Amino acid sequence: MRDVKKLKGTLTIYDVASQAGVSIASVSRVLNGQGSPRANTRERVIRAVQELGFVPDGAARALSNGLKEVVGVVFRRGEETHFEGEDESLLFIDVINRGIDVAAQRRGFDVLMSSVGYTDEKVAARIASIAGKADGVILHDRMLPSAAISKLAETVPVVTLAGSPQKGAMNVRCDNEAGMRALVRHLVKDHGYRSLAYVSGRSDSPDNRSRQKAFEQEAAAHQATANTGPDWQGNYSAAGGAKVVEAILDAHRKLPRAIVCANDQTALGVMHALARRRINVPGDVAVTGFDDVPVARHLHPPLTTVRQPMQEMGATAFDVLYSRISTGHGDADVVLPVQLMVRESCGCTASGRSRA
Amino acid sequence: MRDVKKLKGTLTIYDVASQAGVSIASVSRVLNGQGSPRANTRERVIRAVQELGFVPDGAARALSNGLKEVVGVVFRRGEETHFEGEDESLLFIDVINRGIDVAAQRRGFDVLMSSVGYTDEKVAARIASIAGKADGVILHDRMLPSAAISKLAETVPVVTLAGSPQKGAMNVRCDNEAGMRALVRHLVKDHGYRSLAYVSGRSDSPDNRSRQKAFEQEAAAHQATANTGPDWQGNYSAAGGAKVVEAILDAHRKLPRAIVCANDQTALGVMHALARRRINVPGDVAVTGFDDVPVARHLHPPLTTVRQPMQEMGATAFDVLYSRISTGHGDADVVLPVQLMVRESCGCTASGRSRA
DNA sequence: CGCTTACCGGTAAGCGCTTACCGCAACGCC
DNA sequence: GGCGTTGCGGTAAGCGCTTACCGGTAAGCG
Repeated sequence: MRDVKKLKGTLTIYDVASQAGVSIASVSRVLNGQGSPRANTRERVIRAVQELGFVPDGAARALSNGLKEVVGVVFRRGEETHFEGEDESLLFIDVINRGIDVAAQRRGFDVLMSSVGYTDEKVAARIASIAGKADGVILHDRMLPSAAISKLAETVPVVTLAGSPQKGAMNVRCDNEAGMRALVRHLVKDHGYRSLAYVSGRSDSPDNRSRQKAFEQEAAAHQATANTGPDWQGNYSAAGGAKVVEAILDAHRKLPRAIVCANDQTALGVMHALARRRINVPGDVAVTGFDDVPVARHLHPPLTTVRQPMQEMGATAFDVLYSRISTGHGDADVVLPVQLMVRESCGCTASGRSRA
Repeated sequence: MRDVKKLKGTLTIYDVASQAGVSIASVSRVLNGQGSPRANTRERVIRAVQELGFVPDGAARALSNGLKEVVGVVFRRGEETHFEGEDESLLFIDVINRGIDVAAQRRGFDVLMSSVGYTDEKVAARIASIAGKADGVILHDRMLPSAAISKLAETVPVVTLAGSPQKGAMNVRCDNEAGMRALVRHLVKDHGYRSLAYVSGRSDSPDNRSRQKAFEQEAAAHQATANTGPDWQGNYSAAGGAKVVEAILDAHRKLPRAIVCANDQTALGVMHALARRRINVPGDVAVTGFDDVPVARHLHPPLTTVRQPMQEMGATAFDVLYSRISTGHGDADVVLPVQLMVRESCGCTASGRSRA
C-alpha cells in the first residue's frame, strides 16, 4: 500500500479563498456556520465553492478537529457456507449493520465497514487499521479475545455486540437468558416435551454460552432431559446444524423430541437435514431457533424462535458509542429485551397455539 | 455536528518515540517498513507500540500521505417497501457492495458505506461528505444527475455503476442489450410468444432505458407485439411490479403472453400479484426478470432471468477506481457480459427446455 | 466631532503524521 | 592514523483544515 500516492492537483481552501477574495478563515467559517460572516462574504464564498466544486478534505478536518465523524464496524463474513437460503438472505449481522447505519446518519457520521473471514489471521491488524480511521469501533461477536478488546479500548472507544462487557469497552446485547427460558418453558410446559437438545453455536461466543446455560437450567427446573455436549456442537451456520443431525442419525441414535438451536441459521440446517431424512417437523421432532432473522417466518414450517431486536441493537450500539465519543462516557452494558415468537416448528399450529 | 469534540488524551507517535527512546522518524519508519532501521531500534519501537497499544491516526497519515485508503460507496436504500422476500434478501446492491468490499481489502482499502433514502433531498451533500472522507467514490445507479457527476468527477475519482459513462467519471455496467435480446429471442422464438410487455424500472435509470430499448427492438425484429408505456411503468420494486399488474387486471384488460420485467424484484411483485389473482405462471402468463438475485431461483416457479455478475461488477468498480487513484487513469467504461438464465417462469421445465 | 464598543475578518499556530535533508558515528582503506 | 564512505537516525517542514487572537473599521455615544 506504500506504493500509491494521490497525484491530484488538489483543490484547497486557499484556492477557494483567493477565488472569493477573502481569507481562508472566512471560507472555513462559512463552510461550518461558525461566527457571523457578512452576507456579502458568505455569498462570495458560496459562489466560489460552487464554481470550483470544492469539497473539503475530511482528513485535514479530522486532524484539526480531533473528530473524524466515522465509526468503524468489524464483523465476520462466512465464506465457508453455501447453504440454501443462508448465503442469500439478510442475516443477523446485516440487519444490525443497517441499524448502525441509520443511527450514524442521524449524527452525521459515516460507517466504515470491514468484514474479515472466519479464517483470517490478521484480524487484530485489520481492526487496528479501522480504529485508526474512525472515532470509535463497533465489534460484532467473537472478533477478538477479551484481553485484546480491553487493550484496544484504552486507545479508542469500543462497543462490542452480543459479547459480554469487557473492562473499558461497552457492550450491547440481548436478554438471552430470558428468551431461552421462555422458549424452553413453552416447549416443556405448553407442549409437554420431555427430551430436549441444544445445538450449540461457536463455543467461544458469549451469546452461545449464556443461551446454553439458560437452556440447561430451565430444562433442569422442569425435569426435562437436556442433551448438550460435543455431539451437539454446532457453529452458528446451517451447515453446522445439518452436520450435527446427520451424525446423530448416522449413528442410529435417537433424536430428542425437540431440538433447540443456538440461532436461526443452525435451525435452518437442522430442519433441512431432518427433511432430507423424511423426519417430520414438528410432528416427530420440534425445532426452534434464536434471532428471528427475516427468513425464519418463511421456512416450512415457520420457525418458532426468539426475536432479537436486531436493528435496534445496531442503533443502540452506535448511540452508546456516540455518547462515549462526545461526552466521554456511555453505558457499559446495555441489555435489550427479546420476544418469544411462537410459530409452527415447535408444534403450534397457524391458528392459535396447540399441543403437537 | 459541530458540538462534538474528541477529548481523548490521545496517544501520539511522540509518546511512542520517547517510550522507545528514539525519534518520531524512527517510529514512523518502523511502522511503515521504510528505510532500514537497526534491529535494536526496530525492537524497541515495536515493544513500545505494543506496550502503549498505539494505533496511528488515520487522518494524520492521510493528510501527510495524500492517501486515505478509503473508498466511498453511496447507494439508495428503499425504505418504502415491505414486500415479502424483498426486504429480506440480499439484493442487487448488497451483492455488488460485497464485491467492492472484497476487492478493496485486497488493496488495503476500507469501504465507507452510505445509504440514502429514495426521498432524501440531501443526496448531493451526503455524497460530498463521503467524497471528502475518501480517495474515490463509487456511485450506484441513479444517485446524481449526470451534470453533477461530471462536476464531482473533477474533484475526486468517481465510478458509476450501471449508469452511462459521464464526462470525467468512469463507469462499470453490464451488457443490458445483449441480455435483453437473448431473453426476448428465447421468449419469441423458443416459446413462440407473440405478445410481450415490459414492466419498466425507474425511468431515470440508464439501465432501464437500455433494457427497454433492446426489448422493443428485439420484439420488433421478430414481429412480436411489445407493450410498453405508462401503463407498464414500474419502479424497480416488487410493489411497483405488483401495482402494474393489478391496475391492468382491474381495468379488465388482457395480459400479454409474457411479461418481461426490468429487474428481479419487479418480477417478484408481478408473480405475487398474478398468484393472488390465480393466474398461472408460466401457463397463462410467462414472467421474466433481470439481475438474477439470489432468491430468483427459489421463487415458484424459479425465475427465468438474465444474470449480471454482480459481485464481479463491484470488484471491477473498485479495481477501476483504484487504478485511477494510483496511476491517474482507468478505463472510462467497462462492460461486463451477462448470461441468460433459463429456469421455469418462462415456460421451460426443470428438465430441459420445452414449449409452454 | 472624537472616543468607546462591537464586530468582522485576517494571520498564524497547531492537529499527528511522513519524509527530505543533513549530521554524525563507525568502518575500511591507503 | 587520517580521511573517505556508508548508512542510521534526528530535525524540521509541510499536508489542509479550524480557530484563538488581534487589528481595523464602522457604528454609537457624549
